[in-house]
Amino acid sequence: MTTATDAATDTAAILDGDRARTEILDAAAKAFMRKGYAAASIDDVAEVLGCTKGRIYHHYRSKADLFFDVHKRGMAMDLAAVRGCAKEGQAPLDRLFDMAVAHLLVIMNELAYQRVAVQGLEMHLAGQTTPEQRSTLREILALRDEYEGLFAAEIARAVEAGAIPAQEVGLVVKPFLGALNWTTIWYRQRRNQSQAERRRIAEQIARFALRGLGTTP
Amino acid sequence: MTTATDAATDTAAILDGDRARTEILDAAAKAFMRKGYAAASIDDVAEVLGCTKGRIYHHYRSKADLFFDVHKRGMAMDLAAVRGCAKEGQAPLDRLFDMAVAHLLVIMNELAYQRVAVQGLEMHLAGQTTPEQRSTLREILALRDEYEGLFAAEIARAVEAGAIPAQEVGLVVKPFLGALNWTTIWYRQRRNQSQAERRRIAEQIARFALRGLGTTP
DNA sequence: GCATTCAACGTACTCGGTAGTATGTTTGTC
DNA sequence: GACAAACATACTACCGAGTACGTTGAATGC
Repeated sequence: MTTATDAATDTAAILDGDRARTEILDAAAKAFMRKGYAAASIDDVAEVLGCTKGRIYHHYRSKADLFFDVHKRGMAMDLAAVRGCAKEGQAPLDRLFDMAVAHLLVIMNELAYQRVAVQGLEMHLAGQTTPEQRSTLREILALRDEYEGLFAAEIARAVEAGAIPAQEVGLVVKPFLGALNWTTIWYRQRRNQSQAERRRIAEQIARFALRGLGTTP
Repeated sequence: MTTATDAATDTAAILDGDRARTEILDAAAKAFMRKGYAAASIDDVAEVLGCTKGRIYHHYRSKADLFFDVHKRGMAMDLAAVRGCAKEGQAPLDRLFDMAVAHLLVIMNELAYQRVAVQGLEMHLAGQTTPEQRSTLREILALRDEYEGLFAAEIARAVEAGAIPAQEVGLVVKPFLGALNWTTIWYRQRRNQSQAERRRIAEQIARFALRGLGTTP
């Protein structure tokens, strides 16, 4: 099929291509975080990168596609972190705590992506003409529902285990995630803030959320 | 100074003016909620109103001023509701619960204004040229801090009263308000949803927030 | 070694949309 | 009947998304 050198150059090309796209995504996330998606221009993103629009439009067909990729990358970070922290034979409440802390650390460490991901999706559904873009939006919404489902399922297990009082899982998961996600609104990244300090903040917020469910510490 | 008729026409003019402005604000809140501030055009607002830009620019000098007024009106609703529900000789936790429920009911009943108020303020600080507008933004930020302070102060009183464990008030007030404000993100107004039903939802969320502080029900 | 080719950009442009304005037009009021 | 508030209409000026095309450097083939 392909020689060893072919494969090597191929993977190298792919990695380079991904790296180029990732750099663009990082810049886009920063620009979108500062001004918001609609107000930020492609030239703003290019200015963050220190280049011109040509580079961006060489890798992305439209501004909307760029936004979608930032959004999907942000959610992928969440899903990876929350799924990755699950351990075998863990009690539901312990697992919920770990999931919440993991989510909060991603928010604090990748604030730009997470802020963009929180920016309204539904509002963008209105002005989208291409069916392809509408399809992508539904896909992202599905990812979001799946993510919420991860927490909802764990809350349900905690109820079944009798660790917390019976309650409407579909309703309490909203303020639960709200307490976590609100961090994207007020939190400011500070240089020379250690990971330990961020973890301390994350654990306090996670404990608030766990107690909200009715845990008795 | 002025005759009685003068005063009467003056107040009538003011009331009419306020009513006209309020109608514009209502339409602007809806338009901004759907598309976001930057993406919504003045013509969109006019279309909601069933008129043309002329009417809007007759009452507001710029789009930014319109946004500011929507924002201020939204926060005024919050402040009025939260301050209005305070009763004499109430325990801190009871008062906190009532405040939370009042806030949530305002969110659900005036979703458009509250969604606009949650839309980022800081991002708009960037592109503002007029010093007057920057001044207005600082004013709104001060209002927001004052509002958060109302809840923070009550939480501090609850700590002093020994009703909840000692904790960093400045930190826990964030997830507390986050659990409440997140309602602006997920909640959808449904017709034929009674006030009683909304209150039931509000009380569940408020209870979540109260338990998050460490209350033992 | 040299021409070819193509990816990865930069440059210069078009064109539609939108904030804001300038100017009528109507309606009530004194 | 003058006058002004409360709009509508018609326009301008500009910004920004997207495009067409030029440029460069580096791999490729012979």
